[in-house]
Amino acid sequence: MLTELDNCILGIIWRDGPMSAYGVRNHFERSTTVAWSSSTGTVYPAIRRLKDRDLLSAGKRSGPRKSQLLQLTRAGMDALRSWLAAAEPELGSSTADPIRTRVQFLAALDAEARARAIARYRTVTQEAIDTFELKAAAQGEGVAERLDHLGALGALAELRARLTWLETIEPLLMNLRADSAQ
Amino acid sequence: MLTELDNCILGIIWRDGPMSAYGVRNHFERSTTVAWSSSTGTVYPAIRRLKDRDLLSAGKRSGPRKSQLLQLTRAGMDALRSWLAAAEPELGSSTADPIRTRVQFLAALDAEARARAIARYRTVTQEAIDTFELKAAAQGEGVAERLDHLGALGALAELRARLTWLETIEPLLMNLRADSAQ
DNA sequence: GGCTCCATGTAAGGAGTTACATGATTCA
DNA sequence: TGAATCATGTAACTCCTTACATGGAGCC
Repeated sequence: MLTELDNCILGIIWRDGPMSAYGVRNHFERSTTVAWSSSTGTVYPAIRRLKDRDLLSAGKRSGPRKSQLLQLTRAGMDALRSWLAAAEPELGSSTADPIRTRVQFLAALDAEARARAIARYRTVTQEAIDTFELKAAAQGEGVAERLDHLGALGALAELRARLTWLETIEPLLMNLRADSAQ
Repeated sequence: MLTELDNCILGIIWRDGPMSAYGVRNHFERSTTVAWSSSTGTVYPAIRRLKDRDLLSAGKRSGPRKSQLLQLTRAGMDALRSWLAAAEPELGSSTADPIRTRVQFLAALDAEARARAIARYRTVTQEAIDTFELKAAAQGEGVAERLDHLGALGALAELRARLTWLETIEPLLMNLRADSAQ
């Protein structure tokens, strides 16, 4: 079984053309939409695994710095396609939102600290929204750019929903007393 | 540094009262809002770590089956509170949504498979919405129940935003040609 | 007495993170 | 010629997962 990271790497190499392991790493580093770190200890071993499974092939070294350009094999393309097509029910279940997780326990803070925490959650959410609004404003022509744009729109939709939710529940949270807990 | 799981365990034990490791495990198993598996290999070692750090203390065995009831130490309560209060900027960045990840590469599918995939994404999202609507409908009286309810509302908000986004981008996705990629 | 829960773990394996290591190339 | 960047990795560590293991308590 391939991990999400493995499949994501296949997707990036398919979408943005043959690139080196270094290029994939940079892609992760620049990207605001992917969930993984761009650490070499993550990317290089993953690419090694994909090569071992014959999902990626390394062409000749080329470019000014002689990097090894990776591309999908036929099996790699098949793997990418079946990953896209297969959507298990778990895929739909909501993702792990660290703010939502924290909110479940916010009554552990006294009123003052609680208000500060909620304000902080709203601030960091708003900041993320600002970032993605900039990204979403940049429209490109190519397929890769447009797909990227759609992803940014999705991230924005999620973040805005979270902010609205935070604003809605703030008065309810402030009304809670931590009386039933220890 | 405590992981999200560690802190979440502290939160559960604080919120739902002293409970055994088995109780924590069951909580994860029943919960639809937490992101972790309920496997014993996850919960028991985590609790062991928390006990080693003196964030959890195990009282006498009690109850009919003589389970060890865990509760937060003073340091555990402090840890929980500082976790809730400290919200790093990364907290705001959008979470890893597997559907959004896949959408970024959907042009790798031909029109027919792509339409099927999008329909599937919508279906699994809708199913998750149905689940959380049931959960959100159940209103409780205690603090724990109300916090749970707020969490369900947050999950619902996120899922609905995702569904709306999918519906919005569907025509745009279908118009994309996979021409610029290999 | 056997079946089902309750209750608590351990073992093996894989994956991600941080930090470290190394060499080549470009450019000021 | 030295600094920055390109480019590719390895090592140690922690955590999570699946699967396996064990024993007691209640019930029919």
